[in-house]
Parts: sequence; C-alpha cells; structure tokens
Amino acid sequence: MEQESVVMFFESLQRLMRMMRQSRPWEVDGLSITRVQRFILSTLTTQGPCTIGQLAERLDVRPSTMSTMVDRLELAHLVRRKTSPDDARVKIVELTDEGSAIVESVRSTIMRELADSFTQLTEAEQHTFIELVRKLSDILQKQHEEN
Amino acid sequence: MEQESVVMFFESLQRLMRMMRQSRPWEVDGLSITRVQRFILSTLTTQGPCTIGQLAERLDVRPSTMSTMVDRLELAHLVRRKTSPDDARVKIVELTDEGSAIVESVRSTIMRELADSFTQLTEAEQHTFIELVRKLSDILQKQHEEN
DNA sequence: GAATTTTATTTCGAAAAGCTATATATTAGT
DNA sequence: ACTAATATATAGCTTTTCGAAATAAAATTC
Repeated sequence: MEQESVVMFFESLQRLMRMMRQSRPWEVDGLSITRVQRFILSTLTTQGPCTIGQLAERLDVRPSTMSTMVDRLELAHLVRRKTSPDDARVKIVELTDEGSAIVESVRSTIMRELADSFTQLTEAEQHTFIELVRKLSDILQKQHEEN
Repeated sequence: MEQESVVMFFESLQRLMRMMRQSRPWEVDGLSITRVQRFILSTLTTQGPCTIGQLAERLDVRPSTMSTMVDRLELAHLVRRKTSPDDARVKIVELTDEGSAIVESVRSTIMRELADSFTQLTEAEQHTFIELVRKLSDILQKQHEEN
C-alpha cells in the first residue's frame, strides 16, 4: 500500500481527535474539572471502581502520576480511595455521590453532541466504523505488547 | 439508533486514541523531545512554516501556551521565529536544519508503526476507514460552527 | 489623519500533568 | 523463613496549560 494512505489516515484521525477533544475544564458549580480529571471520572463511571494501576494503564501514565491525580480528585470529594479486601496493597478508587452527580450532569451533554453527529451516518456506516476502530485498536495493542 | 452504539463508539475511539498516543519523550542524540514538541515539529514538517496562532489552533491550546513551547524548541535550536513580511505582529515558526533532521530520523519510525498496523486492514477497509473519519469530522466541524 | 478597536504575540504567576527515583507495605515464590 | 515481585505513595523536577495583562501592529471608524 502507498505511504500516502497512512499519512492521510493519520492526518484525518488527528483532525477527528481535535474535533472531539474537549480541552476546556468543565465548570460545574464553581468547580473546575480538567480534561484529565474528566477522563478519570468518566472511566470510573463506565468501568466502575478501579485500582490506581488500572486507571494509570487506561490513561497510559505512570502509577505514581495517577496517584497524584487521584489525590486532587479526592481533595475535591469527587472520588474516594479504599483498600481492597483481597489485597491490602491495592487501593480501589470509586466515585463519590458528588462525583457521580457531576459526571451525570455533564456527560449527557457530550454524548448528545456525539450522538447528533454519529446518527448522521447510516447504520451500516456506524457498525463498520465501530468495527474498524476496534480492529485497529486490537492490532495496535498487540503490537505494543510485542515491543 | 440506540444509545448503546454511541457509547460503544465513544469508548472504542477513546481506546484507539490512547493506543496511538506516544507519551514518552523521544530520545535523539541525548536530546529529549516531548510528545507535544513532537507534535509541533511534525506539524511544521507537513504544513511548512506556521504562525504561533496556527500552531496553537492545531494543538487546541492558547497562543500564550504555544509561545512558551516554541521558546523551548527555539532554545534547543530545532525551530526559529521570524517576523512575517506581511504583518509585523505575526511570527512565523519554521524548522531549522537541525529540527528537520531530527523529525526525519524519528518520523519514519512512527509512520512505520502505524503503517504496520494499518496495512493489516484490507485495502477496502482502509479506504472506508479514512472516508468515515473524514465524514464524521466534517459533521462535527459543521456542528461546532453552528454552536 | 486621528482616535479607537481589534488582532498576534509575549510575559507572568499559578496550577495541573507527568516523569524518575525512592520508599513502604503486602503478596507470591522458593 | 527468606527473597523477589507488586501496588501505591512521596518527593523533586520539568513541561504543559490557563488566565490576566501588556505591547505593538493592523484595521476600523469618524
């Protein structure tokens, strides 16, 4: 295949990322939630309580980095840490009621915006898109694991 | 369409974005190039000389942020600033020879990695993928312009 | 042409993000 | 029981990022 297609794909995807990126902090009740914090809160919403290590892996940062970031969220009463009953080394991070409320109040806005756009594709396109994204992700993950 | 598909799509795409993220600094000749610096250097390579404002827009950061980042790249002799002949307010940022050499020595590695993965899709899948990414980007852009 | 408004970039201060090195406690393996 | 591996936390440092404010140039208005 030609080098141009990869470049074209890369540039297109970068553009889409830019479009989807919400870099501005959420402003909710005078509370400022950064993009990274948003990611963490969203992950806890969809995945349920996670370990520091799991969150770090998902965001592709060091566990020490994640510990610091969870500190700040804990300080804001949006998450809380508790020790795992199975392994005393492990800290489980979960949303507080406050954290959940904040995510809910904002998440529907993002989803609505994405849904408005996504639904302008045909159903076949939607399925194909999801399938391709997954497939490429799996390939990339496999490649990362080999390096 | 069902809400589940949007959620599924969103999660899949987030995962892909993370997979493509290169958060580790490049180490080239004892020089450490961060991810953001990498993005700037790559942009200057593909787009040619840019203004601070253009670079800031591409990375979706404030011009003040970009100015600081260009400072560091200039300090490392990878880029240089010069005043636009058309508008004395505007600074044009361009790669130095040194900057170009560094991008070339590294860029091929990234593209190779992405190409290795991308080429594991069929040609039809590749075309469809690019097409869908573009289409959704256009839709999102249109939506943003209306808001 | 002068005054005012807008635009592009820079500087500064503060906070967040992110890394490495190191430490501590717990669990797993021998 | 001892050693190795694992999960998280802490500290120090650099980079990123924002908003506020400043400066200079260009555009607009009168």
